[in-house]
Amino acid sequence: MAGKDHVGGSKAVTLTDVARFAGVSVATASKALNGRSQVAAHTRARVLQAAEQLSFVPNTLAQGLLVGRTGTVGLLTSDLQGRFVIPILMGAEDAFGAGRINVFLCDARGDTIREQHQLKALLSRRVDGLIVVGSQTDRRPSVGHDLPVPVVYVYAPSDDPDDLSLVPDNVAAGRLAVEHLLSCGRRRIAHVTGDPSYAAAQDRVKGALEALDAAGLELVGEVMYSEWSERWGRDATAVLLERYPDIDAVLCGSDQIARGALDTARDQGRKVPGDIAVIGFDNWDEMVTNSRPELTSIDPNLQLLGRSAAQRVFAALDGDEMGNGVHTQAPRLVIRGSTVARR
Amino acid sequence: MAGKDHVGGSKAVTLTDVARFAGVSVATASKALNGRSQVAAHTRARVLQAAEQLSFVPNTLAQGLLVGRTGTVGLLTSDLQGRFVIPILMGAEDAFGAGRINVFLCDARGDTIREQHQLKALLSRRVDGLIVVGSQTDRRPSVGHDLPVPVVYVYAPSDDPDDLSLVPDNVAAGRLAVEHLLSCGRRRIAHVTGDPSYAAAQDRVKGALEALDAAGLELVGEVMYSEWSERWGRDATAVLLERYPDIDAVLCGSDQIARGALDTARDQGRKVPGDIAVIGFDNWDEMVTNSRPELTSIDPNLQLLGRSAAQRVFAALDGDEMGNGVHTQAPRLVIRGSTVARR
DNA sequence: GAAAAGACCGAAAACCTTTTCCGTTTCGTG
DNA sequence: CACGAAACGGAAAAGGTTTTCGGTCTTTTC
Repeated sequence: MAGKDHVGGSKAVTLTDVARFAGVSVATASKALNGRSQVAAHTRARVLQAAEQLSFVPNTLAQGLLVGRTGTVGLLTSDLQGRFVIPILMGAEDAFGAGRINVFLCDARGDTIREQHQLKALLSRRVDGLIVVGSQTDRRPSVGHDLPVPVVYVYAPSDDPDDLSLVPDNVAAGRLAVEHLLSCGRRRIAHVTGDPSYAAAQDRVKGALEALDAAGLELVGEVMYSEWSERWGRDATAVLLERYPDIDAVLCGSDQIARGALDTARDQGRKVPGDIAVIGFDNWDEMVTNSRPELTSIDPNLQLLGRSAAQRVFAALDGDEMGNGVHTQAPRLVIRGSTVARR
Repeated sequence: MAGKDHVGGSKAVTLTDVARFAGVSVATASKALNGRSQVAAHTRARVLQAAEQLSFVPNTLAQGLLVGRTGTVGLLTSDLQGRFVIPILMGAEDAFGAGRINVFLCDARGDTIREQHQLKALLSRRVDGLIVVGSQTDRRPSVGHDLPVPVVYVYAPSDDPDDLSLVPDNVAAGRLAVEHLLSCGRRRIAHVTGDPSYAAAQDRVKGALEALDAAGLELVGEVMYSEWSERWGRDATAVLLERYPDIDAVLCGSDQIARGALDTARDQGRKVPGDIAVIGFDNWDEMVTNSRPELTSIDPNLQLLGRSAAQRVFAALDGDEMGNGVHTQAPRLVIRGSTVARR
């Protein structure tokens, strides 16, 4: 009753079928469909109509085999939750207009052997390039140079300076955050952040200190390092408010930490943004829009990162020099209620 | 200096190269590498070594062209944040062991024309099957029956009963949640949930009422519908606590709503789980582990869903009847501190 | 020692598309 | 009317792999 077309027979329709149906050779059919010039207008029309009628879809495999380009890239990730990788993927998809390239998404689950497997599988599928996405902004081992396709590292840079890496500019992000706080009139700013072994933490601190320095100010107290959790955000803010009751802003190393800070401020009856401003990093949608008040944050522009990664890959295929080193992507400030009172 | 291999020359090594290197024909080389029986042991060894030495990677495109199977599936989604699609993708990847199949992830951004484009692109790449992932559990328009490959709908069922859909069993989830609350000794349970137009909301209500009924109990007050946000969770719980101060559990329609409930309980000095138990749905990692206390939740087992989707696709290719209708996946209870005091 | 059987290897077709090159037709021009 | 050119359509090769079938060589059996 519910017999499907793909079972038993009804093979996919090929160019030969179209050609026969239109009464021309496959060569002509191909030329007509690809807009080559050596075919008369009425012949082209006939072929197009035949293709339409048979709902012909060209076999990209055969094309790729012949042309040596598949129009695919492999996205190799270890970002288990997909928080970073999804915007990067969307950016890559969009790099050349909708549907022009397709992306194989592979999750290595942080396992090196698994990563090797996936890598091999992607190469056997003749992807045109590789985008490697790490889950932290720390350097990660290179997947190797002797690969037959261009490789771009995104979010987490490669540990090999000969590789090309595109990462968010966390120093600029730190600077941008502090400049915003200053422009809101804040002067007594403390900084709570995550794991000090993360490059992201250090870079943001660096940028923040630069901006403070430029304004002739200093951070209130020491930078408070620990882990990237709301719990730490809560605990650290509690300590902070006790030790320095007069602070007027908390710069938080992530949106999660910022949410914790908001919770503690609320628990202790401090008004946000009236008494204290709070700002986070990542602009992670679920975090920033669900807090009380909504959270001002620094967006790392991941989608742009994905887009330029894909563009670099195909530029390299077209003969451009791949380039190397670590390139940074400027961040973007998104202002919400945690730093500026709602209109 | 940093010249890359993929620029200029050094073509990918082919089976012909391996064969020549090993001093055999391509036919023999192919048989040797694929473990066919018609080749002598020492010949096979020689071929294998040659392949190793030249670091030969078979061209899957050529294989697919010939065999008519590519070992790829297309994952067509509109889940912008990737919250559901990532576990489903991981399940699909794992369905046949690591690296056996690869997944094209396509984000249609909720745009129908874009979806059509992506669909066509995937078909032209000769994917072996299609997995369509919706962002809500409501029925979604079918992508059509006249496709040359099997299609499975996951998370959001197709609106066409002839299609096969795999979805989380939200009725069972509702039941499971209430049964857990009852087993914790709760008797006065209220229910705050999201948008009433969502099937997920209705199904969970249904299951919850069934379980209460079986225990001879009733819900405290009416089901409170509105939106899937923390804000609503907070507001609704405030109303609830004022109107029915004696409730001992809040069943929340999502983890986000549950977080809101926890916040309000805390604001009003109610102890969780001492005075009030709170339970959510989805088992969304960031939500459940960052709340105070950590949140008990119902996990929809999305990874299993993705796995069986992929298995169904390939079973259909092997001639099995595809089946149709909506099949459900049993949920799993994950107990945390919001219903049971920490040991 | 010869014939039959078995083990092993290789040539070639097939998959589907693109592109080059060549043959044919048509048209314009002298 | 004839010639050259331009326009158009088709045959064939190429891309890398798998599989079938036939051929060669070794082994076994009487």
